Amino acid sequence: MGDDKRLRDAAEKLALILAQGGMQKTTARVMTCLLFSQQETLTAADLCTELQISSGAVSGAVKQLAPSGLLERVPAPGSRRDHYRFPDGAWATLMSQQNQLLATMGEVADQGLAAAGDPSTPAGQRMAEMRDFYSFMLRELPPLIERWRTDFTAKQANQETHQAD
Amino acid sequence: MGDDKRLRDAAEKLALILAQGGMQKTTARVMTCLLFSQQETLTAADLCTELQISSGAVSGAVKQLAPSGLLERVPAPGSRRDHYRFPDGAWATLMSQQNQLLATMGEVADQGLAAAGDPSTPAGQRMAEMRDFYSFMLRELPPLIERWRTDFTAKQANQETHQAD
DNA sequence: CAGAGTATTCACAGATCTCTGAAACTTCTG
DNA sequence: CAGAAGTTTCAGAGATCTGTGAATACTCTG
Repeated sequence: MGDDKRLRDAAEKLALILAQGGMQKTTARVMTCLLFSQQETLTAADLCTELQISSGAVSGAVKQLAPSGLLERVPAPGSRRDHYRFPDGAWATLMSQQNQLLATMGEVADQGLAAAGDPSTPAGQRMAEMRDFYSFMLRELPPLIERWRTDFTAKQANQETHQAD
Repeated sequence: MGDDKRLRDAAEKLALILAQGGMQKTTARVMTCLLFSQQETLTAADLCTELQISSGAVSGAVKQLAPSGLLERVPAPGSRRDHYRFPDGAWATLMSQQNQLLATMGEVADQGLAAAGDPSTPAGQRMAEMRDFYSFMLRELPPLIERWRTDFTAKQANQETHQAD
């Protein structure tokens, strides 16, 4: 990745954006480093030298990213080191996980509605709107993501076909 | 709001969820306090006593929430105090603002694609997928939100009609 | 236009978070 | 199975963030 300054800049820029959105700064940097790297995979040592951070920091970032599907360990034949990669379809995975949040918001709204008692009270009305909104989103978003997955896979298959011609 | 423990609990619970998602803890508490309140509006003093925080903290939270459309000042006839409210349609507004983020992600991907040069390189492929995903979402999400707005407004109008019968 | 009632700002104390560096632990290899 | 290579854990230092409380700035009212 050290091979192109523009890529590195873009990586750090995105890391900053993600950090402002709540992601840990180092975690974000590790993620964008993998995302913008011209190598297929990076090792922990690569990340240390590239980002100037300790191995402990890398370990921590990996522990956060892996369960979210934003980083995957790649079997590394012939190397004792772990190899990491930004997975295909990670963005879709990420957005799918937001659905969990949508569901939670809906549940909270339900509980609030029950607690408010009468839906015509101020709190009751707010809860009703909240519940309506989140159940709507929870119904509509997953199919949308699924559609992207399908479309994108098809698009890729097409490209490969044309390439082979 | 002090009138129902369940509402208060739900409020604090949601605040906690939002805080874990990156929102400032006090800001989240102010927001959920307004959301779950049985009063139409709350004053800064109300928030202070309800949440046991200083006026400075309230001021700070308001400054964060208002520009995001998660809190609005309500003209308070006959009262010198500011009155605050959780606005109608705030959730939709909030999600619409996410679109700005989607756009930014797309732009970063574009820049990355340009920097990667060849779209067949590892970085190039990742960028291409990223761009595809975010431009897809940016195309599909706003109409979806708009649809909810329309549906919900219609639904409310309906209810009022039936109520009036 | 003076003054009371509010809102906002700000320096600082306290809490929280996060990375480092080293030690402990794992897992391969010879 | 001993030792090398690599990863994870952890205590503690340092940085960052955040709320308080008091001072400041507004803004109505009489």
